[in-house]
Amino acid sequence: MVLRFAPNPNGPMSLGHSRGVVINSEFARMHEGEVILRFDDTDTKRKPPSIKAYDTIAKEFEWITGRAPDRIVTASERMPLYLAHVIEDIEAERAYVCTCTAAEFKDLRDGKAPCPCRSLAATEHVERWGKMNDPKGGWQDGDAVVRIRTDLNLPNPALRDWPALRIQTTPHPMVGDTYRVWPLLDYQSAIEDHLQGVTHIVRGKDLMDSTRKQTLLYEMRGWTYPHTLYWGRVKVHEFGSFSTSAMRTDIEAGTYSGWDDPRLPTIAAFRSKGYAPEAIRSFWLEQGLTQKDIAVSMKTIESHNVKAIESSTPRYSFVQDPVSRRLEMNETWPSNCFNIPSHPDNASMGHRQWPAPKNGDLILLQASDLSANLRLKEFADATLTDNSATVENFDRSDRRQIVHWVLENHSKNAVILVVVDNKIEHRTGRIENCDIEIGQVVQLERIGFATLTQILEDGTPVFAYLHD
RNA sequence: GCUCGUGUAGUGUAGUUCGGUCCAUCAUGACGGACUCUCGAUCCGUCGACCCGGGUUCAAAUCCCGGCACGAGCACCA
Repeated sequence: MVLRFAPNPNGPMSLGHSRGVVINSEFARMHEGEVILRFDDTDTKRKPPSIKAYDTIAKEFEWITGRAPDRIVTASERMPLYLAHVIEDIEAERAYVCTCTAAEFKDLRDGKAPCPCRSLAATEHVERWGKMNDPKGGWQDGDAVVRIRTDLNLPNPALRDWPALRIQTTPHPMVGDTYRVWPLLDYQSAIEDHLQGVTHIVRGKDLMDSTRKQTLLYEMRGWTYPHTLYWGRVKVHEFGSFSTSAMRTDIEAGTYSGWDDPRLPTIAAFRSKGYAPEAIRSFWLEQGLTQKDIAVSMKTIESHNVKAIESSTPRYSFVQDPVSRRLEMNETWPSNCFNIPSHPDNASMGHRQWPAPKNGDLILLQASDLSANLRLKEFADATLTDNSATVENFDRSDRRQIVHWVLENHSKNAVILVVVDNKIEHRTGRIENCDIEIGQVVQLERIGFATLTQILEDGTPVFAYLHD
């Protein structure tokens, strides 16, 4: 069993791409087959490949699946093979060179009528093929195209004499102007799938007609087309377009800070916010292979992520909009140190160690939590006044609300970036002293999961809010 | 318009091939409760669906016919 995932390397992956990665790689894994990562980089003009994207996509593939693809194929490196097949197809009269304009051809095609080029001799088309490839031949972009000869009475007009290659004089970032005529997806993919021995294709249903076009070519060549399955369109309520080129435009305009801007539906953004690859995988596997068009909520993806990260994420106390109170203690804490578990249910994660709170210490509480009677989490029941917090007893004596808090002398300023209505809000507060590495996911008690994304010059940690 | 495809609870999903074991699965969500030194996690409960109309049949989510709705393709993009 051989499958492939074939993105256009015109930018890094979006959440949409990850469906193809997950479905194809899991299919291969379940059947002990292979999965190919193939770069379909044959459009130099409308979707110019980004040199960085080849490497980025390969790394993202590995991050999502947890392993490298079995093979990596790049279309632009395989051009000689495709071009060799074209000449065969022209000589065998499976293909011909058409010089009609797109509009002229469409009119003829819609009327099931052949275009004037179609009836020319194969030798004439071979000559035309040479002219297409010749920079001095006089033909420019759009002047000629290679078409696959089909039955013009096919009910689906999209399939009739479909275009297979066109002239593109825009240089390719990987191979420059080595080639003048480039295959379109339907041709390149058809030939490459056969060369790679692909047995199963799983892709979006927008490519259904592509399957039908390619099948026509396979039939003429006596090849067997891979088994093909489709998935439907996906929308995530919280996101707009998944279009790579649209995101690129917005990033270049400064609307977003980069491909990993937390507001974008890119894998880079999901990864930097703290999503686990297991969550991306289980989310897509849950969607399965239905052709239905679906609209899902981020809540669904978040619930997968909670399951993936909850048990291994350490807890910390972060007080937003802090107000201070002076501790008044009649009794001293019975130990020299003050330990709080890093995880409520997982003792093996150890504990955070704070200095033992003592009479006169300043503590910080979240303004919105203030109330006459509170339970300071893990510490004591307390009675609050405008400037003090009097400890009543260390053991929990009633059901008053439990709040998180920090010691003023064992905490530092911190910032959480939260996306609200597609804007990034900076929420400031104090986090308990801790030693967290950039990229680490934590759970801020009573707030939610967040990932440390940077540390400012003055030492202030900056977190990206993940979800609750 | 032409071609192709899809319609199961708020959102996803199983079941549709080979009609009965489906008064329809699971997850998520909402609501209520238990437990917990987090508004997290865990546990319990409740809510809620077979697009519509005919037909075949003892029996239809499942088969047939006809509608309707939604989506995709009809690019010298992928």
